[in-house]
Amino acid sequence: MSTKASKLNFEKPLTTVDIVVFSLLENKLNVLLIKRNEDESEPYPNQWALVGGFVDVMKDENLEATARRKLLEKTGVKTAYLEQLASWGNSNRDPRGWSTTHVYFSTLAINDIQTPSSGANASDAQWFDVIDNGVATTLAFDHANILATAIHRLRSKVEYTSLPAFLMPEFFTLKELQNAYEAVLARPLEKSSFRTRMLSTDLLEATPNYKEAANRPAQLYRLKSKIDPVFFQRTFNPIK
Amino acid sequence: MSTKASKLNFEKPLTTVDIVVFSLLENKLNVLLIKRNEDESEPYPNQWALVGGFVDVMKDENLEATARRKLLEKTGVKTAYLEQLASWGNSNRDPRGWSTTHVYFSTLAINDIQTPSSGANASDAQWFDVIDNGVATTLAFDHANILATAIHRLRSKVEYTSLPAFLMPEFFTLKELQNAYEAVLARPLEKSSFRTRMLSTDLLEATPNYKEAANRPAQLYRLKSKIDPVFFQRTFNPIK
DNA sequence: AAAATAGTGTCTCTTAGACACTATTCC
DNA sequence: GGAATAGTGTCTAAGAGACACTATTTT
Repeated sequence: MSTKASKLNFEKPLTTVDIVVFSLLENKLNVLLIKRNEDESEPYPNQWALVGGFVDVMKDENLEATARRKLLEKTGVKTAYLEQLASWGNSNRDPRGWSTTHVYFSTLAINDIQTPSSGANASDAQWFDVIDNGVATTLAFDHANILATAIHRLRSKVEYTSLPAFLMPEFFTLKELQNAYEAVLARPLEKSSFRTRMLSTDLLEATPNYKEAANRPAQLYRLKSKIDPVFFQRTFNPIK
Repeated sequence: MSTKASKLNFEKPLTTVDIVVFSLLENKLNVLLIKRNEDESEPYPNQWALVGGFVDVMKDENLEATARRKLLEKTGVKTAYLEQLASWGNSNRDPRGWSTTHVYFSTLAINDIQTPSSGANASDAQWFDVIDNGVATTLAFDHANILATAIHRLRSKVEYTSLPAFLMPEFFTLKELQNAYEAVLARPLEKSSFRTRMLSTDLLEATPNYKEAANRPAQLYRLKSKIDPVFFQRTFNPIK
């Protein structure tokens, strides 16, 4: 007995981690993509792909460590909001064999972003405008599908959480936060109820400083927690 | 070059799928657990564990196929609501090595459940009452942690979706549905607003039949879609 | 003072909750 | 009629949206 139990010498799927990195550039939702290298012996040479790579069982304590390691390699950012999106796994998503990917999504504040450095398997990194449910370029593997799922998750969570606050720099005005919400949701929100909602939870902290402009200066706020988004009890009303 | 690219002969993590199967028994939330066999050469002999097992790259088209295969082996059920919960992966959750699990959760209608059949690696299957955030027994691996996450996800989704409808048999009354909500949420809901909410969406379909009793009979309803839960725009109000 | 944006107030609408009331069945 | 549960109506409270109004700054 127990012949079967102790062996584990059956074929194992490939295990990768991908991260959908969102940020706001010029008030437009952007996603970070990496250009795969031109080596023809690897799948999808020269194509754009999500940030990611294989789990390294020697280096990585757990899946999130893989994600943070890849994020650091590609963006230079150490702390970032990171949330699991979902996982994908099937026999045909990678020509090299049965493959799984554990996908995270991350939101970066504009000022957190370093000039993306080229990694071992990446000859380029670039921000792409999110248009509808994707980007204006073809993606490697099933990454277009994964990206669409991530955009969908982001938009629906934005309806009832403070997630867009993680796209903001350390200090920001309520109007700037509203702009971030509107950029992600791709629809306008009403100022008065937006302000009431944001200030009625334990989300923000007023600072003594104001953003100066050629008009009435706006109060600057700061996030109370950079770890957990706040959940609201209702969604914003949909467009009629 | 490309020496590194084509090899892929590094060590790969183990890839498993687990399913947290929920049902209602006597109006109490229950979860299906499998007793691991007594073979001492496998980890956690004789302990209770979630339904699950290794991905079989020969048999399984994708991760969901693994989940449905395991579900069928353990419960005999073919169609069931199945939703991805999250994935876990680290170096120490399985003594056999770096291991990942893709976790689904499933809701079964009471009448869907067959007598659980013993599988290859399971000498027993049994329903356990959910108490607080777990069950009254020790679980193998990190399954207690996974179960707690699943219960938490179920409870929070029940606040704003029609998920409990998937715990119902084909025909049911509004009162029975309310009982299901209350069983999962572990708090009472108000009849009038509950009924208004359920009937104001495209969730249910009245049937011409009534549930007879020693009092006024109640209208029987049926689900319109057995695939997608309905999302409400607000949560139920929390207890003050 | 004019321009411009910050921030507030008021009114309406929707929906949840509380709770009383009516309806329909069996006995 | 009484018991029991199904199902409805009415009132209040909370919060969203619409939108007008006031406030504060620079030029």
